[in-house]
Amino acid sequence: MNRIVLVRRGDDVDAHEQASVTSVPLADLPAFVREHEATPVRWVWDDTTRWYPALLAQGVRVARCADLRLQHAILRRTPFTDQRLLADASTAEWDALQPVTETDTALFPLADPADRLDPVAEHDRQLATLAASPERRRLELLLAAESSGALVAAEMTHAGLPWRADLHERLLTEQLGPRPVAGHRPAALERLAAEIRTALGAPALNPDSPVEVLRALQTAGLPVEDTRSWTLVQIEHPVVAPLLAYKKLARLLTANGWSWLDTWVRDGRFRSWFLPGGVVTGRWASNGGGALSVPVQIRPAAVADEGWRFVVADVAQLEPRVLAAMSGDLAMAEAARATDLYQGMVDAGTVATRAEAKLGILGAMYGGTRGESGRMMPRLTRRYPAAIALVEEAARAGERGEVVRTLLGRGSPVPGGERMADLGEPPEPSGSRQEEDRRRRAWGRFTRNFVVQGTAAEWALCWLADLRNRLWRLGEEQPGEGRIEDRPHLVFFLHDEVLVHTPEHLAGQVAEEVRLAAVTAGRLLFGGFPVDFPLDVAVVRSWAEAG
DNA sequence: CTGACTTGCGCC
DNA sequence: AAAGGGCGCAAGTCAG
Repeated sequence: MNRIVLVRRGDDVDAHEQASVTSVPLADLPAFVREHEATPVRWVWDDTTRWYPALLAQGVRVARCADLRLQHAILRRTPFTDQRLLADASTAEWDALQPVTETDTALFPLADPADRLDPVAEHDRQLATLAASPERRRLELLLAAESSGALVAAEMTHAGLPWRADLHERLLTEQLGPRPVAGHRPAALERLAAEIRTALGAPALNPDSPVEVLRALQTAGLPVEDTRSWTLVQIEHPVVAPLLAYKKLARLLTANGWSWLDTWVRDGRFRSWFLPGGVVTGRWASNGGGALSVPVQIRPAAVADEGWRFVVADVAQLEPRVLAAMSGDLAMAEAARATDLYQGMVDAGTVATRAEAKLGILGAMYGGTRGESGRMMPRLTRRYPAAIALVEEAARAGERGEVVRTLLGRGSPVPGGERMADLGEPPEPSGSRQEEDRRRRAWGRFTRNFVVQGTAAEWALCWLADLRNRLWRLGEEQPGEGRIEDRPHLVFFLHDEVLVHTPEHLAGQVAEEVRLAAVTAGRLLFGGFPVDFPLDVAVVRSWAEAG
């Protein structure tokens, strides 16, 4: 595979191809890339978010890339390489390089820290590191998948998720009342607020203030320590119903109300940024509009264009299936042969009910040992020894402070080495022994989950990467200028679910390709191991019609 | 006043 | 005795 390393030099781009260097004016880059795409090529660049949006804006799609930023992050942490081969004076700067999420696709940011980096040298270091790795094949697959994910992410942002602002607004008005003037509550919330104040005998209560609400609840004699919904549903009092209703609608207003529409929906598209590798486990993060938590409530507003459809596909119980496959647990794989893994466990006589099966498996993967899921463990251990041993060993390793890895070699962070969102990060032993133990066990739960969540993310990346290529080929006969958005294309990805926007007449074929891509992903990761990844696939006009 | 942290809830 | 993974986001809260 021919590789071309692109390096910015002011208004020009140096294209390094083997020993030769071609200088291309920035304005001519799209044509240059398009021309070279006629034969197989892998574009090597510092960071996809700095190059690809401008190419897409010019209607240029690339088949392959190597995203040095993302690859660097993986190689830095994997236990599969000799870190000395990657080390360089610039390592810290590569570590610190951030993706860009500017709306301006025409120009690179001024004073971009990426400009101080040498992509050719970093590329050489990465190749040398890979060449010396005893697990080269796995790592290469992971790097290729990660880079392909970067292309998908850029393409999804470019295309955007079709979004009907008019339907969204109607939905808001129906539930909240007309859009209020700034600083005022919508009518429905105002009504509920009055009910809450009456029920609690607190005429000045601000229902948006958890502190005030908690105090008022306690003053009314209710035994609560917080104001969470699941706390409230457990008590009986006239305030509960209006308060729960208030919370639900207030959430809709603040998270996905009119200002969300104003901010994130333009020209009939919801545009946010997807950040591959944004989560330590390898899952994607997102930026803007809460793209990874679009509530079911507003999904009716996601509607395919006229003459187009969504193909919505998700994998049933991805993580337990991945666990079965990566641990080589044949009994668990057998239960996964059924479309519903949990029902498969019931049918095999492992547990009595589907609910028990789910609780037990989730507990095994998350480290929940309280109550029911804990009581399930001995049975699961007997029945699925390999699978349970894998997560238990990952937990023990984490408790010992060791690094664990996914199937393809993404390494977990070193405990205390860096900030993480929620887990405490005690760099120094501090506090009591109990506190230390608590932290160690918390880290064990993290590493226990890391190996499964991370490997599931790898499966999903392979699925996406293969699907992306299948969709492109499928649209070859499609009229248009060869732009992504003229053909069936991915518009959304959420851990184990994809949305494809496709011309209606291709929807059936898209559904088939989505399934074939899942089969490919399973083979890539797990070879011939007999595990299924059944998909729920729906061809719909609106996202809300799926599932 | 700003900025950092907390609360609570949405998604998987 | 207690022990549930990963995120993003907005508004409230509170210290400086």
